[in-house]
Amino acid sequence: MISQKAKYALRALVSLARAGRGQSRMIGEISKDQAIPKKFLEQILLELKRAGIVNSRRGRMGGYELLKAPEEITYGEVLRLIDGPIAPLPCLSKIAYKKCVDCQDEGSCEIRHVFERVTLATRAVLDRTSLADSLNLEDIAV
Amino acid sequence: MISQKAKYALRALVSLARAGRGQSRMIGEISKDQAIPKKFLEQILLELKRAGIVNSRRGRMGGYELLKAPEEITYGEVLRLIDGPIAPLPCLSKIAYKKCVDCQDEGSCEIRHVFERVTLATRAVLDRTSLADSLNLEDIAV
DNA sequence: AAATACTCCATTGTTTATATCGACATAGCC
DNA sequence: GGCTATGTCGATATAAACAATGGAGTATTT
Repeated sequence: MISQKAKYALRALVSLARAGRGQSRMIGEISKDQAIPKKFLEQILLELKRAGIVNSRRGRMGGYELLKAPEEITYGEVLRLIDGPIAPLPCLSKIAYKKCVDCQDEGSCEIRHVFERVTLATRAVLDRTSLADSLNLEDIAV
Repeated sequence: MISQKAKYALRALVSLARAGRGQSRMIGEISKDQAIPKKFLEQILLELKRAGIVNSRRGRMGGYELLKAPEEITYGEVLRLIDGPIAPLPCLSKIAYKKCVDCQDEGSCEIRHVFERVTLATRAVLDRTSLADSLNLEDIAV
């Protein structure tokens, strides 16, 4: 299961993408229409800012905007930032590889072998799907 | 990430499958050669027993054995039992479906749409891979 | 009956998830 | 310049999940 936090992050980003290029939205607005606890959303948007995904302006008429094009922001990128590795085993992670303490030989680990296939399949979706793909659904509907 | 407990469960089952049809192994043996804390393994094997995956005999010469053929025990089944739903969102789970509290319409939820593809890909691997598949790797090597 | 091995229930310590609070910094507006 | 709206930052709180551990009890074999 992905965390509630990751869900919030993705929903907030989709709502920013929907606002359009160069348009900004305030935390309060997003919090309200996406039903996300405001203080929690603050933290999330700050993390996204530190990661260079969004930018912010303070004070009156402040708010957040996407710093990259929706095509450039993948679900995988956001998920790794918020929830950590996508791989189900540390020994399969790209961003946080760690040898399993009790595993002798990775090459012959049956479990690793099965979950490697899971990981590849998952990455194939998440690293190739961007916010833009989520918007296009609507464009078609219009 | 899958839990340590699930990893232990899978490793224990692979070790039972490797023992061969009708052969049983003691908790102590498995615990030792798979480096699994013994008391923790007890709990895990009990759960697998209650789920009808293994059977046990008490007393001297006791131990655990597979109750089903290795071909019949899938990674997905074990993982669902130990870690719960495979789907990354409650609204995509087969075994524990739950509407996302803050989601109005599942049909138009962009996030659900993306993760539905992840779920299908994941299930395609886990529900079609069994303990037997893990054994065959060795047979080939021999 | 003694030894061995599984069973069952309770408890513990650590970490993670999900927020929430309060003080502060910055920007625009009168 | 001061008021107000907005983002920033650090700390704290609470609950749940994770990863075991402990100990008494039951069944089986020798």
